[in-house]
Amino acid sequence: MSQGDAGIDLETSLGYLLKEASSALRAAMEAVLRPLGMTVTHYSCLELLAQRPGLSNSELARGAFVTRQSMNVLLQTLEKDGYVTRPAEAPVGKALPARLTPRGRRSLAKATAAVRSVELRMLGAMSETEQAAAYRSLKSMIGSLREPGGG
Amino acid sequence: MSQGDAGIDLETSLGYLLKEASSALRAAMEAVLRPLGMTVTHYSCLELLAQRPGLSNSELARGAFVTRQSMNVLLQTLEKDGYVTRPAEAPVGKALPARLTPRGRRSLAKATAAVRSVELRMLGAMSETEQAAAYRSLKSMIGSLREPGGG
DNA sequence: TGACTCATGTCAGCATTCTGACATAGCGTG
DNA sequence: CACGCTATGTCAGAATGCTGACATGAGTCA
Repeated sequence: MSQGDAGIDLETSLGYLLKEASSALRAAMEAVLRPLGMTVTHYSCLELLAQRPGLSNSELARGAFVTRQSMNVLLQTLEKDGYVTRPAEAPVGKALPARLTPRGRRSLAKATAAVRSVELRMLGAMSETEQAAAYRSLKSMIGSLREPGGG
Repeated sequence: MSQGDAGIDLETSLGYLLKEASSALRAAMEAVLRPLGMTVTHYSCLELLAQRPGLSNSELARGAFVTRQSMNVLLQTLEKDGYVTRPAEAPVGKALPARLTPRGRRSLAKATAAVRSVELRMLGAMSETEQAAAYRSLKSMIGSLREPGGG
């Protein structure tokens, strides 16, 4: 290519690689979660609640990287199907703390096993040193992108 | 957490970190592309065409991590607005090779500058060694997830 | 107390993407 | 040539997520 610095070389672009990896991860997760009738966002919500019971709709949304509105729709479905519960009244403010039901916990257990296999597949391809480097790299990227600095 | 191995610790999950980084990258790209009236997929398509002129709809879709159908909708818009051109008849098979118009090239130039600032922000937070490690890590993840091995 | 700011839950409409389906073109095999 | 297989472009409907908007509750400050 005689483009030189006229374009961003996708072959060596960190951003492109990041998107490619993320896309592959999502596809792999969808593949193992589909047999369980669960989507990635669905699973993310349950896993978040398992680790931090009482999270509100907005907090879950931030944790799953979707909007409050999208998470609200999901939560209503999960509530209707008996996977999570929310009090009718907010104990403080407007935030409704959500919690997993026993059914939700059982459903999550299967999903976690499936997702863990994907996670292990990723980790298995790297040495301990490489894993540590991967963590550092990703955290560094997240940190640098968090800063406003865009304009 | 007394959960032990009952769940995937999101704080230390490589997959979660990957999703977080990818989400941050997308948000940063959207932020710099919005003033230019361009979406990430929009930009990806143009950048792909700049580096590899003549790519077909399906090839562009794979490169931008969307379906053929979605890319087709985008391409029709880009064609209508004069950013890309496609022959009316396929020179071979059914694949229609797409190419940037001068207008498309001009539009891309601004977008590339904007996206480059994001890329540099990520790279700037890492040493050369860390950058190399990041490339290796991501490529390793992509490779391991590509393998079917899911079930 | 009152005004202001911020975060939250929720409703409605819109945009984007995906899934499903179909016809067509090339390629290999017999 | 006929057949099956794969890849492609395209249309239509459905699912998913997002933006915009509103009312409510808590904290801050005068």
